[in-house]
Amino acid sequence: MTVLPPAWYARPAEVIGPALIGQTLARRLPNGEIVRGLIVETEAYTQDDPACHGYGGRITPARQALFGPPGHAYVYFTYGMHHCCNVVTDRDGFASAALLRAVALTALPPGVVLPAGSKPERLAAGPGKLCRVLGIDRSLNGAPLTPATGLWVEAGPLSAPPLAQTPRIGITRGTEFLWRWCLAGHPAVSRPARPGL
DNA sequence: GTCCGGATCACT
DNA sequence: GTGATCCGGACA
Repeated sequence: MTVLPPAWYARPAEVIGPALIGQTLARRLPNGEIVRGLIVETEAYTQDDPACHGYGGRITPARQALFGPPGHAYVYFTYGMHHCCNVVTDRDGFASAALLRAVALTALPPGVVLPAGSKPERLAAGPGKLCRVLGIDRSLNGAPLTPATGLWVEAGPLSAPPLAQTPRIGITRGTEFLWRWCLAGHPAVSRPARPGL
């Protein structure tokens, strides 16, 4: 299993976004168990993009990691109850990241009880759900993506998987950029791509 | 200090 | 469409 190194992330977010599809997100839980999920949905955000927290270089303490060097996590809290986890991309000093929107868990995490009627492959279908089930919160903000921090990305198992490309979810500006990528047809995608979108 | 909006989700 | 729920940023 190859851990993607920091240099792998040193490319524009709109390159890393699709490149992450088919790779594996790995997380070591507090009890030591390692949970893995196939990355099936991402979005890209950059400093030149009005939907980005770092648009126009608006750096604040909470957004520091977004402007930092590639290969680190940028985790923020929103809507009073959800965390969202990004992978910082490109170069130091430039706000750029890929939002991890959905993974397909390869196994049910220990201790997680499947709610009646819910499907295991959709436990992490959505950025908030992904963070909840993997135990990702702001304590990981700015952390390097290595096994030492408990959050990292491994290469594969898919290479050049079939992609669907759509506008991003939940934004009001920058909607013209098709910067959301999904593993085409995968059940863990949070919102299926519609034809013509 | 107050005020407000938000890269969500589950439910109706 | 709506509510839950709270942090960060803007302004004073």
